[in-house]
Amino acid sequence: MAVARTKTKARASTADEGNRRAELIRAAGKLFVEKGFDATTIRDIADAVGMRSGSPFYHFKSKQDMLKSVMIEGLQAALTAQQAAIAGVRGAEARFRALIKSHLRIILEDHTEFPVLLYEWRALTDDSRAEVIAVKDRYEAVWQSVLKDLVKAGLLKDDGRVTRLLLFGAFNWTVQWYRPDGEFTIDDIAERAVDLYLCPQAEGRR
Amino acid sequence: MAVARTKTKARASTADEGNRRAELIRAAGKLFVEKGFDATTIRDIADAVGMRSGSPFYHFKSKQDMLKSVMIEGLQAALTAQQAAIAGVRGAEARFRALIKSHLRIILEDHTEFPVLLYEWRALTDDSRAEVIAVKDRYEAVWQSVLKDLVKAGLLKDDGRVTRLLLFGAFNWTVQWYRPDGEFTIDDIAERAVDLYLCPQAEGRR
DNA sequence: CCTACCGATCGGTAGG
DNA sequence: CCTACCGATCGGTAGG
Repeated sequence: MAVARTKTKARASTADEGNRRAELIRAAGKLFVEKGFDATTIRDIADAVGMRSGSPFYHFKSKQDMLKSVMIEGLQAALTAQQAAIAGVRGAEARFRALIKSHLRIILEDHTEFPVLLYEWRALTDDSRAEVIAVKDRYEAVWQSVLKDLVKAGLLKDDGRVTRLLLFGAFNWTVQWYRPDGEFTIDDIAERAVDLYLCPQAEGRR
Repeated sequence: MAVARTKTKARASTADEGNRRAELIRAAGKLFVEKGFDATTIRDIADAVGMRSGSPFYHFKSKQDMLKSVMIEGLQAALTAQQAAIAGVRGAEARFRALIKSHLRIILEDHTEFPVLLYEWRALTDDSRAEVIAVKDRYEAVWQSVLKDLVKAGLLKDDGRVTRLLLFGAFNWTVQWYRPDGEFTIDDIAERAVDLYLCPQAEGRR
């Protein structure tokens, strides 16, 4: 009674169902980023898309299932953006810069579901985690090849696992401090990072 | 009935109360790190120190109050370790290395409350946050002075806010991937980091 | 610090 | 996708 709803003829086509599912993922992603997975209730998510509290379970079998879907959605968007960002870009340093900007935009600007991956890794059950890792590996493989090229070009000393994780860490941590209305743009940060990490005489040392 | 308790004479001295409080902080910190703040219940914490579920509220006025206390405790331990780590160490690079190792140990090894600060920043209310920031600033000030010296020595290009945050990010993110039984020691990571960040001919560029 | 408890809320389900 | 609801659990409190 208290809720106004459009009472159109129920034509539950597959396309409609897909749309509602996508809406739920988007709403859940936004809430997971803002409040965290545990602090977000199914009721919050249902409210955000104008459903009743029991209805999301028609689309997802559990809250955990929503989390997994949100993360995979975010990763797929990131993969698409990543491909677009480096398409046609030549040279290790240029590709590095392009990857950084794309990554930061995905994390900080695009209101995608990607940050959920960074925040809520712990909330994933082992089963869900395995599924997510499969997609994540594809995203990281592109970085690895660029880092390898940087070493070959003498701009980076090392592209081993630790170095890679330190690099990702610096970028991923930006979620914690970046503010859209702050004094630095995403491009500022990217340039600072390129400057911080690339060292022209890398081979000359030690 | 189901719980065995020592029924000694109740001598609630201030020292005892302080001990119980400290025990609660330690137990809460451990649980917050393992399961997250939201997923940890007062009952979990009470269980861990052998109390009943209502009793922690004798020592803390709310769960939020516990969170704040845990973070401040962690920061104070970090400050002490930091002072010890750089005491008597001369030279910008050596001090940098010492700070990194101390920081990583505090985060990864010492089972302190510090990581709660990294994980649960969002869970802090604004009031609590202000109190925590005051202590955090003291910890970061030491880093700032060392970074400034590195720039002066020509080993780092820049020590501005963004560079600083990228640096911290890389270290703080290690909580997400470091495993004590993994292939890298904390010292390995520290050495990789020094290598990654310091660039001898810093002034020669641009 | 325990006992006993409250009001609120949560994830999820049955049945339509 | 809604209605109506359940069992469980949670943070917190009164009174001792």
